[in-house]
Amino acid sequence: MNSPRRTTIYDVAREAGVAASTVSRALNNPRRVNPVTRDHVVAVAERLGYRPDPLATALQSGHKATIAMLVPDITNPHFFGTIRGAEKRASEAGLTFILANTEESADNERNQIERLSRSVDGFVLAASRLREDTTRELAREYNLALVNRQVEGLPGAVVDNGSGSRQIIEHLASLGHRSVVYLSGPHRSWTASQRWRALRAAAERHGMTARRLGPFPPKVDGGGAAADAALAAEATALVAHNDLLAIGVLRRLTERGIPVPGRVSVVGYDDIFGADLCVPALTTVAGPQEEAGRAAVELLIRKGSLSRSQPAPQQVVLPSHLVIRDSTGPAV
Amino acid sequence: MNSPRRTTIYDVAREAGVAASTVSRALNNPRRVNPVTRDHVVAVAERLGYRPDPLATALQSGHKATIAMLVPDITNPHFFGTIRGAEKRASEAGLTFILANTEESADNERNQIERLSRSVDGFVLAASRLREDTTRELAREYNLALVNRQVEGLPGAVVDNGSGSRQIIEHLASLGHRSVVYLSGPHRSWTASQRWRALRAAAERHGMTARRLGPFPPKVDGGGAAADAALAAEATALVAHNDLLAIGVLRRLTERGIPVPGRVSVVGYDDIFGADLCVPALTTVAGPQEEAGRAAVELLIRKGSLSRSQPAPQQVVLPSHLVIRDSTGPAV
DNA sequence: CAACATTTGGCAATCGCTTGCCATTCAATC
DNA sequence: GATTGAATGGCAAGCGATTGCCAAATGTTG
Repeated sequence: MNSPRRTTIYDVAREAGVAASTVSRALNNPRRVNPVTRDHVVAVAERLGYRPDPLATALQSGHKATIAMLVPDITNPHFFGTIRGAEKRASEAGLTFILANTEESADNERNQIERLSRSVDGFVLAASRLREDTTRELAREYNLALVNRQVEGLPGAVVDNGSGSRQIIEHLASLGHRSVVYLSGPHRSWTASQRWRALRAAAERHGMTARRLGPFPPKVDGGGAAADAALAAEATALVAHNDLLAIGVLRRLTERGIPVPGRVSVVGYDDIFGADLCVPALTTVAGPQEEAGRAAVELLIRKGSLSRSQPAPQQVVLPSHLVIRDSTGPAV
Repeated sequence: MNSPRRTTIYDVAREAGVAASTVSRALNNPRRVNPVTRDHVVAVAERLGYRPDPLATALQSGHKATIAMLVPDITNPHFFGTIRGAEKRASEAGLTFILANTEESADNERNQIERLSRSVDGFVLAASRLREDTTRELAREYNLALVNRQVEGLPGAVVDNGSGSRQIIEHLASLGHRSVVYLSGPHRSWTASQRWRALRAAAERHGMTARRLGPFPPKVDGGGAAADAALAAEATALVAHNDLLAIGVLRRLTERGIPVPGRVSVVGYDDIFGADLCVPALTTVAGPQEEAGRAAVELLIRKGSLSRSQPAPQQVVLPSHLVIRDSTGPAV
């Protein structure tokens, strides 16, 4: 079950007839050792199948070659793109990638950070549920990069829902809708408030009224209550906090025999897998989530290396856009 | 950016007026130290906010409290359930969870195992692409648990596609279908051959003819070629290797104006998110994927602890079942 | 009360690697 | 040919824990 014993740097040293320190240097700091010796050591290491122990290395040097990504809900398809992008970039950089679920809880998130802090070089926080000040405080102690959450002074990548939200309103306005209802996600969610803000502002510019209902759990299950609330509010255009919720809304609407987009129009966010599968196919805001995940890891990597010379931490903003499908139509 | 210095076991020792070894024991092996001393030490540790460094612990004790899960394709929704189940169980057990993508490549999978081996206590291999003998060989050196792949003598959890496959055939037979076509996934895939075997055997029992086409890439994109091939083979019942492929087939069929289930019936496997969203809603085999992920981690944990006394490594088989939706109907 | 067993705490080695510092060698310079 | 300095390799001290072994203290028993 367990290997007898792995070859260590000492085995290589003995075999090569040099000191362990020389082996270490030959491998990590090649210019510090004579080319001839180096080649010899490298050859021996190769022959013995030597692999440095990441733990021992980390313990001594502090460089763990590992990052962790914290996600509120692993299950949520919304995060898949982001996770994938982050994993890819990490793997390209030779970093080990730890994934952890925070169960939508700020406390849990904080605990995970604390727990993993010794094991990783930094964290990617996706749609963090932490309060701004907490985040900033943690950032003083740990290496953080945010995804889809902006905190001034902290590096991160966001998909800008502003552009998408504006496009939603323009689209709805051009279809003759006079008012929209935003079916909100968790109030603590930065994304939710950002979407709502952009929506409201754009609506105002177009002389539309905008109302916010909720919060609703951002899952398919939440759709029932959301749809009913929206109907009670006599809205003609429903913008759901995300596709999951939108799909739930669609279901409920179908159940209640309300034609979509005949009587009401429904829009979602995220363009998750399945958004184009449902009936009617969902009009939704798509964004480069994978790119965002990748960018966040990128920032984390850069931050670590340049440290001193680095000016202000960078924020990457990626535009989103509306994908028009069949769930939106002319206002009645 | 980086903390000044974390409190170590020595800090606690000094503050508590005992030796470091006593602190270590007070924390990990409480009965080894006098209750009074222990309480005092624990209190001091608490007060100083002491957290053991997992790396130092691992280096010394060999216990890493970390497992890694290797997945052929992080993107594939099929794995989400498994990943989630594994992550949950790991987190419950206080284990750090490393997720890595193997990009459908056996070599890559092997490399990842090698690379991570020093950092983890064991691996969960989901739908491993490794050859049987390679797997067994690796299992001698590393702690492995398999998901949705069976290798004799190795612990693992599989969703039994046998039961689901039989139900497919029964369902199709009762609808009057006389022949089925299996649109196969990757030939190296254990799942694919398992499904095909069960399908063929069941078909035989029902006096139906079964043919296998493919392999096709098990993605939505693969559906075009798969559908066309099936049509060319004049089949009335198509069983796709998974839902992704099935959805792709559905699309292609719609494109070509072939009514489903009017002219052909389509069945998938996995019951992924979205399977009930597409039109027609997909008849598919659902299995407790999340449970499988959880079980695999469970086996890994047990294996580690009982080691000696353990009899044969355990294999968990979880039954699947057919979920009948709208993509299957009477044979023409 | 002596003799022995059990508790309890400390010392020091160890896990595998990195790195500051020193000693040696050898080439370059005056 | 003496002096200086760069290049090179080794020694040994950590990094932060765990743990075998020993010694002192305490308890138990006849």
